[in-house]
Amino acid sequence: MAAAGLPLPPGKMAAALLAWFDRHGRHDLPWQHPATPYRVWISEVMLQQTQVATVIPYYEAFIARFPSVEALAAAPLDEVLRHWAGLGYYARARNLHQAARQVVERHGGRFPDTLEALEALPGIGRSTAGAILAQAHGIRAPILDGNAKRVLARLAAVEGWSGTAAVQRRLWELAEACTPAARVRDYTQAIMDLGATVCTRSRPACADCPLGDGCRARAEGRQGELPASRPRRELPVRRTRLLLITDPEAGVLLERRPPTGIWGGLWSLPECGWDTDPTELVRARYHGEVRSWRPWPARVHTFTHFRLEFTPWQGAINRPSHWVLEPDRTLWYNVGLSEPPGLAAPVRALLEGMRN
DNA sequence: AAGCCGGGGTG
DNA sequence: CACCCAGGCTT
Repeated sequence: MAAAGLPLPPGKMAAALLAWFDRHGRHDLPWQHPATPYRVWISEVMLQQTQVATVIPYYEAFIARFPSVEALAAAPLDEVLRHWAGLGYYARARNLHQAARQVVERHGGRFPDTLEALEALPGIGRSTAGAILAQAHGIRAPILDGNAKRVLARLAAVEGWSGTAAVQRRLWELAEACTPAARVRDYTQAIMDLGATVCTRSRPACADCPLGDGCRARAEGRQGELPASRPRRELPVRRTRLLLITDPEAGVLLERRPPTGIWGGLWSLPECGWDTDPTELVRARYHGEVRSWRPWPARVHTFTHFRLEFTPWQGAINRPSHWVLEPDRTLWYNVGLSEPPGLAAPVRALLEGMRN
């Protein structure tokens, strides 16, 4: 195994990537000519969480209005924000303005050329600082933007979501190991171009990839599952009770769900929220009496937009013949004897479990 | 570690 | 509609 878990030596990786870049990379982006620190900086900040095609027109207008860091520092913030309007993440514009003033006041208008000094400027984190060093100053420094993350995660088959500290650390390790000293400008552009045009999030064009032979994700056929996507945000939980009213002879009382809402039109158990007295509900709705209630262990069912946690609330009764049921809305179902009606899945599972 | 910022593109 | 994008800052 090559360094840092890469399936190929970093030198080979960089060489293959650079050869590909010469033929297929993007060489005509507005901020590449000339790639001054100021122009690279503006582009990098605009490109944070924003796609190239969206950025280009904003970039042209911004540079035309604020051609230098001095011009930007001297401009009123409102003017800067006006040129940012529509790009989103407006803190970027405020930070840009603030950083321009710091560069003029503390660095005499010269952009710093160390990671530490760059990261001290508002709106410049580790990746943006690395990009400025590499692309504007030609100094070897790794970047780790969304493109590089995707390429590296697939190349070395890095497990887990890049939002966690451990995966982040691992990816920075890989980025550090892969970044070459020679042609670091081109390499930095190359890994982003590869991620943007070949190693795309969905349907990557692996057949066109210069790293094809050395990619673990491809070798394992796991391009689709790497890098792991952000875990779905925890779904809101709704808790309720489902009344499991049973009679030895009649069976279980089922009730049809209203036509809209969850399980619309399906058969389920009567629902009784935690703020409702089940005994009163049964009296009011069925003119029935329940001798005793007994809770069962809660069960969980997941919908696309929320999680339902329901507690089966078993009620024993004496004389089901006295209950008044609306024919099309309520029925006694004898588990195992009659054909089951269209049941909500978790209810079917619950009743299925009762037979055993 | 998690939340937040945001308009736009994509399956 | 859900998810993601050339991330960084705050809590």
